[in-house]
Amino acid sequence: MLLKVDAGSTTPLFEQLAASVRSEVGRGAVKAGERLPAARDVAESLDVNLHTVLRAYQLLRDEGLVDLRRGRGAVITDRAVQYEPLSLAIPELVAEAKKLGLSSSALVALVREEYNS
Amino acid sequence: MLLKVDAGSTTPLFEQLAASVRSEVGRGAVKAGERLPAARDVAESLDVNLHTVLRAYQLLRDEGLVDLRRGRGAVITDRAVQYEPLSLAIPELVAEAKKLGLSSSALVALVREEYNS
DNA sequence: GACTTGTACTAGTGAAACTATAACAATAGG
DNA sequence: CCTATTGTTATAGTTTCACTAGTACAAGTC
Repeated sequence: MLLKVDAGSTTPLFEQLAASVRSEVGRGAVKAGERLPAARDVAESLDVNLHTVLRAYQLLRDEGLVDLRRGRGAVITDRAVQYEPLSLAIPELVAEAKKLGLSSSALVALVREEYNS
Repeated sequence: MLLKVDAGSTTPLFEQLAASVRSEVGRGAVKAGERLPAARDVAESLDVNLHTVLRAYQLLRDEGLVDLRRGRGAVITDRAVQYEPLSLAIPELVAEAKKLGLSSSALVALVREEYNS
């Protein structure tokens, strides 16, 4: 379970953390029923605030990807399997976008625009 | 040329504007050589500041999607054609993601994560 | 019962987006 | 040439939000 963060990036830390978890789930590196590391541990090892990590966890909970319970931590839900089909389509799209010279933010904006239309 | 903005959204207005333009280009609604509406006009009709619109235009210029010249405005470059292949792949991906119940931000985060990995 | 872990609250800091004005410079078009 | 158009630049103020910090609390685990 490798959670990482780029302090230089413009995208918020809590979103980076959430994205990192989703990515691990999408890769199949973490499966339903497994636990994420405790928020306090992540906070310490990445040198970010506890609240920042919890915010990421809560975001994932709102998406239904994890269950949060005190004393037990963040547990991946069954819904994790849903991410697998995308782990094929997304790399293809990204590869094509890169070939065309599109920046990350441009591609992301196109996707978001399509989603909201 | 329909530019729109959602004041309630968390994504910056200038990015929404840029995304809106990219989307129009991707759809083929605007072609190379055509002009975008003047920044002042967009600012007034959408009730946002001139600088906010210009920031969006400058972002698109940095991506190579438009040329900016005083007195003439923002003109779509030849590069616009590059966006067309994506206008096929993106709707597919978004449709699949919606079917799986993924939120916009979750999908976007997965794409961004893949891009940076 | 002790420990772990998420929840909640309050408060402060810094960065970034957005707005508001105004003056300026290149281009287009009559 | 002259004028209107349109992007460029500068300055400054406001607001929002991410992030940090510290503390206390509650529901689980073992």
